[in-house]
Amino acid sequence: MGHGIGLPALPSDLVALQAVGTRVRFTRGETIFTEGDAATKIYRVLCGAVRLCKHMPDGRRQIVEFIHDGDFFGLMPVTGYAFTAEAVNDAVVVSYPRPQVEKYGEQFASVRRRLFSLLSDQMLGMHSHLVMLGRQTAKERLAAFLCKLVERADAGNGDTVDLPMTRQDIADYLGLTIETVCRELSALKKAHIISAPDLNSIVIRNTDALERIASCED
Amino acid sequence: MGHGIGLPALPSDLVALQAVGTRVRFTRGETIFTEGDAATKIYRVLCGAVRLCKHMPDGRRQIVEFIHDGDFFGLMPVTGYAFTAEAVNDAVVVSYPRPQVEKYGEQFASVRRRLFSLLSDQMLGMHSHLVMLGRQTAKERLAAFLCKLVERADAGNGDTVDLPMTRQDIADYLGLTIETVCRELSALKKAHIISAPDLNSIVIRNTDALERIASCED
DNA sequence: CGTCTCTTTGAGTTAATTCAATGCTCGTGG
DNA sequence: CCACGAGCATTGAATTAACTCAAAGAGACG
Repeated sequence: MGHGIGLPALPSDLVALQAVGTRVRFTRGETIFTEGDAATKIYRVLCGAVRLCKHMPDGRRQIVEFIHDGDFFGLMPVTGYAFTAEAVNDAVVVSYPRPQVEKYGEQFASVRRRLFSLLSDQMLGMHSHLVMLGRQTAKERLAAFLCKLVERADAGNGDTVDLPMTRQDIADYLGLTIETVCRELSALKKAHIISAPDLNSIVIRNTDALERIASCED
Repeated sequence: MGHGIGLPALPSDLVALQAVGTRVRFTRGETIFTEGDAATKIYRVLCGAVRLCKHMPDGRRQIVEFIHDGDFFGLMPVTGYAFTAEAVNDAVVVSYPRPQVEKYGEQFASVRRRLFSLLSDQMLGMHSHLVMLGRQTAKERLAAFLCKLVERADAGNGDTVDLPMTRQDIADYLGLTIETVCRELSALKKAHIISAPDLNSIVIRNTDALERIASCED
């Protein structure tokens, strides 16, 4: 289970990019780019996690997506970035100059297909996020969030899942307050559905119960 | 102002599609396709309005997007549609067989660029929708929704804007209940920011005030 | 003119928030 | 080595924005 010891490999369609990538380190909380910046590069997370945020004038914040090892971000073919990207914890990312990417896109149908498919995956994710924010309760949102983490880690009952982000990050992703996130986490612990050995990991005790809550089939 | 008398024209990049389009009528409430159906076509609304919905097992509903005259939907390059599409009112849509569209995409860079750009517009819209559902109050959501309608209609103070959808549709788009939508509409009327000559139109009285509420700059 | 659907408004309830206090962990400097 | 402070996290108490339930109004249509 899990990926091997090395860094995540590029999808075979995109190996051509390898030559033009630049590796950069970011420390916890550091900004990678800001909403509105010229979108000169596309990015991929090698290790660590990144959050994509929308900041409102009065300080409210909505996290649009968390990006994990091996995932791309900043793909959207637009003038300026639509969100701010920040390192959740210490992270290494690779950046590829957009003109190069577009050149490869023009040349190779396989690259285009892959880019389209990455975009559409993002879109699918955003749809379920939208449903979550619009129509799910706090408990359901948190359960859905944890389910996604569990699924991505390919974990089952008894397994430990890494939780790189803070409670505030989770709250800003779920459209809740930090207190509500804490309370619902405590409720899940009390129900023996999860346990939390430390602040940055959880252990799944009852995957089925978690999925049942997340999927709203009451 | 507004579009002329004829039907909205295809973007010049995509005129090639004209030859392979099939025009279809749908009546108020009718389903165009259902989430999960094989995504064999892409669509464009000629007149009327369409809603893209996610239905939850227990009957809750989230509207992901409203599609208006001239706009495309069902573009995402995936196996099955990610949402259900229904006619908001009587509507005419054109459908284009996806294989044809993909063929043109392979042949013409201009078509590809246009498709990419349509997708990324949708993504931008979804980002602001996400912020709205996650972090804005009922009043702010409604104001933002109306602002978008006003902007799209290129309307200003005193102009009437068409409101094809029901209050319930608006509620399901904004992640609220129908009662809350009604109450906030009444509040905007009382504040002389809008008026509502009938159920399917509103008159903008104070664009600035509306935008001020929508943009959360308190 | 009665029926059906949609909308509006009121009254009471509740899920989630705000405000406040306390606890936990970790790193730094005395 | 321990004490202290900083930064998160957790829990409790009080508040509120939005919800539910209920009743009445307003069109549309046969």
